[in-house]
Amino acid sequence: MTYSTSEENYIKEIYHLQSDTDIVSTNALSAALNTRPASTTDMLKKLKKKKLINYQPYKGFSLSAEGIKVALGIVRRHRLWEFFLSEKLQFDWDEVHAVAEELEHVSSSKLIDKLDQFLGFPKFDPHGDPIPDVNGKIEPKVTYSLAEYGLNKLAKVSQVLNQSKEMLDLLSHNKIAIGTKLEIKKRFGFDNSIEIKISRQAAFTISEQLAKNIFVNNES
Amino acid sequence: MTYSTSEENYIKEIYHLQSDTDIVSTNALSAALNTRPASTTDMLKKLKKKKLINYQPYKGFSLSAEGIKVALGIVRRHRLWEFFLSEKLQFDWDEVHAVAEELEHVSSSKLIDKLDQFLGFPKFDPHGDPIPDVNGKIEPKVTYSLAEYGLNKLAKVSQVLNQSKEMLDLLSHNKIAIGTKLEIKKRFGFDNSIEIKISRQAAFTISEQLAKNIFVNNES
DNA sequence: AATTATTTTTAGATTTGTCTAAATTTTAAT
DNA sequence: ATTAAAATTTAGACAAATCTAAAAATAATT
Repeated sequence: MTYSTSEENYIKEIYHLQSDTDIVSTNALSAALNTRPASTTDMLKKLKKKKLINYQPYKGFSLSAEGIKVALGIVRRHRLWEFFLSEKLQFDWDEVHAVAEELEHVSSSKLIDKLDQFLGFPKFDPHGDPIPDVNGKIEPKVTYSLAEYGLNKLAKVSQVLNQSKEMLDLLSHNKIAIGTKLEIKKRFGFDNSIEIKISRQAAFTISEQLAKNIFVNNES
Repeated sequence: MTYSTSEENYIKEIYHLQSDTDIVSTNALSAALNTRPASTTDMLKKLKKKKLINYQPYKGFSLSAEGIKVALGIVRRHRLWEFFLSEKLQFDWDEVHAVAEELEHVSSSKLIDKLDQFLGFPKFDPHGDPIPDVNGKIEPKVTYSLAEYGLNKLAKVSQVLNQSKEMLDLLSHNKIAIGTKLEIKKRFGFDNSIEIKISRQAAFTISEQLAKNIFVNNES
């Protein structure tokens, strides 16, 4: 079975929305897709007829088992392309999404599986989100604060909690940003400060307070 | 300016057809695209309004200067993707076309220019067709028969003239096919037979008669 | 509980790209 | 130079995906 670009966009967005709220509403979906609710209703009817969603008029909807399978395929394509754009074509991590949005609708499964292999079967995309494998299986994304992360394991910064000016100033001074890959080399018991190392740069130390506000994923 | 997938397909096909016949006919175009002549007429009107073609009803049409520019962009995308699929993802050369047909419509020019760079600015695609550069400039594809090709220059088989059973038998015995890359190591004056070498295999000799029927491109 | 507000759906229209069938123009053949 | 054949265009219809405006259903408020 193959779906139109529009259908795929709706399916993917339902998938994302229902990770927050189990049942999705027409308005939420149309807001996310920047279409009018009436258009969304039309598409819902179509997706219901194709058995991709469970939908009772006025009552909300969610993906069926089949719908989830389809959604995982789309998410897989999207995130593999994001990884490709970032790793191979040196796109900045905030530019990859828009382009992947287009590439994800190219439907050859041979293309995607060969791309996956070419990229070395990555488990996470540049945003730290998990990439479903060929069977739709997802490695759960685990986020830790740097304060609790293990030594000598590659980590990628995924989130920064405190967004104050002072905090951002400190981060940029240390050249730490979303997407930065680093390792913790040592943890000092005296004040729980940690020594971190970014790629080939010299290691340096940050305070426990800062570490607690930096969140990282275990990088593939 | 950006064009729909349909518009792009028509533009690209006109570009290909007008390399044979200076002026293209409605029927030829609809045959090439597998659409009905009436649909083609509709699209011709649209392309004319956008000043991409010169078109007089009943009289045929051809791309305008602007139309050629657009077509070269599409051809560039198509062939770069073909190169990528073949070189990086190990697609067989006869599989790349269909997938590239989809990828070519992804419109980010940043994507294409970065892909070009990633691939090392290739000049020819896996079929031996030239890839327009970022300004639309094309390295003319030069085809020679093996009988007249220089020594120790990488050549790629692009065409085989005589398609008789005996000929094909001989070719397959020597493991020569469209796309095979080879070099001429020596030319024997006595009978004009030539010694050729395919990648890391042992060199072997073929007759002048066979060489005359094998056409090759100078490989990038 | 009745009324108001919000959400969702229906009805009807629009755009893009296609189609079939009929009309028109051009080309070829007697 | 007519007439027959072929190519092309026009006219009208249809499916997909969207929209606006109005109606219906649900939720919230007094």
